Amino acid sequence: MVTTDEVIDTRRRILDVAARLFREQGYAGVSLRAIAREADMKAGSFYYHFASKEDLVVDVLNEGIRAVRDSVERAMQSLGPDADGSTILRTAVHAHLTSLLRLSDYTSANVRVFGQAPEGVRVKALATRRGYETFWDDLLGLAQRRGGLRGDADLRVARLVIFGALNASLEWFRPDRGSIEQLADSYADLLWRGLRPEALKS
Amino acid sequence: MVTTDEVIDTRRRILDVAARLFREQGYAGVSLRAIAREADMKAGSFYYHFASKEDLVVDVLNEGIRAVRDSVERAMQSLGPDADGSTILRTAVHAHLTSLLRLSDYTSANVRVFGQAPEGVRVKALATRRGYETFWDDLLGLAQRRGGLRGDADLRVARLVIFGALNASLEWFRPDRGSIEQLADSYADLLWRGLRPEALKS
DNA sequence: TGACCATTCTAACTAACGTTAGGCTACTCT
DNA sequence: AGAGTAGCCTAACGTTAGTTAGAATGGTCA
Repeated sequence: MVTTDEVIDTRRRILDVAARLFREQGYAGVSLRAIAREADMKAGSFYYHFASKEDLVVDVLNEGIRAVRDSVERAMQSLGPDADGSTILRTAVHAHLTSLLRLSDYTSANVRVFGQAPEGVRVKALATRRGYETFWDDLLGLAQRRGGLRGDADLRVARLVIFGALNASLEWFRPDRGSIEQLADSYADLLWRGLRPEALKS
Repeated sequence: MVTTDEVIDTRRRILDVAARLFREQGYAGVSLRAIAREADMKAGSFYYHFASKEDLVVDVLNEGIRAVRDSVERAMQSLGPDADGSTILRTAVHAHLTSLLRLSDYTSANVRVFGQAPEGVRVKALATRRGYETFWDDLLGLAQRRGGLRGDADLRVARLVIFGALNASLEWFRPDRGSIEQLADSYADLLWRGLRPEALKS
């Protein structure tokens, strides 16, 4: 057989399986033997591809952020530079939710597992997370400077609220009980208009 | 000595210790021996007070919701019936955050541990959670019917966004780097006014 | 004082975990 | 054809987990 990417395929298979299991059962809930079983190998063979369980989960977490960031970046690029604030917000929210809830087990594994993982893992997966946060801060900052977002809005607070709200949807969203598009629209609409009645300005 | 509440005190001590440790280290990160050590007893003695670790964590989780609900209910009652929407929102947000971030290890343990706990635990702690969600739905619904909140706002979405945003603060908030009051004000303000520029109405 | 009972401790069990050493297999390349 | 090695497997190690049985402790009350 071809030897070139045989190993890489196996490694990818392990990562895919691990992402799915971590997403479903959390960090401590997934044993190495379970990962090996789902990847059609024995537990010992795992160590030919990864140095430890912690190394594996670090890779899963970082790939999760890479995927969601890629998703949002592409969506932004498809917008053109003159999109208004509402469109930017809705599109970014939609892209993030799509990666989290439909496309990537890696992204959902990150959201679910990051807070459960041992400190050493979190340290090695923090920079990527921070980078994604900065990416959103830049995104919102640019839109605000162009007048697309309320000028006196605290964008750090906005990002924290947005991240908290979007990522929490992982815990309750079921694809058969609502579409991601509708969810994204609802979330973006609330974040856009707020809860204040439109008639008055108090 | 008095025998009447000696046992109850010990039981409470175990619960307090467990709530703190769960809050700090998550479900799987806390061993029964660690709980026993912090509660000044040996691991075996624990089983005189609880049937299992799962039973213990169920009690911790439910107490966490009881505490935060009590906090928000009291704050609401202190408002008087003619408070406007902005005040209601800010007060409820502040009360929730206070219980989560300052007053109760039980509440923070619930937020942190619920998603990590085994299914059996989650089932037994779900009703209390649902009850608290309904309490917020009623709270927001009443305010909306009185004209205090935007009439066409989807309140289920609002509650999901609020819960997601508030509870996520547990992961990053540090008391020495900002006050809960300021945080609550910022969150409530964003949720109230949204990100749309105030000049236009698009 | 002595019986009783509530509470705690000691010591162990079983199961599961991450990890490792060393052997087997089958393909590659000379 | 034979040497070398990449990839996987077998079998085990040491640790830790939740849990349990039974002994010890110490206060209460007849």
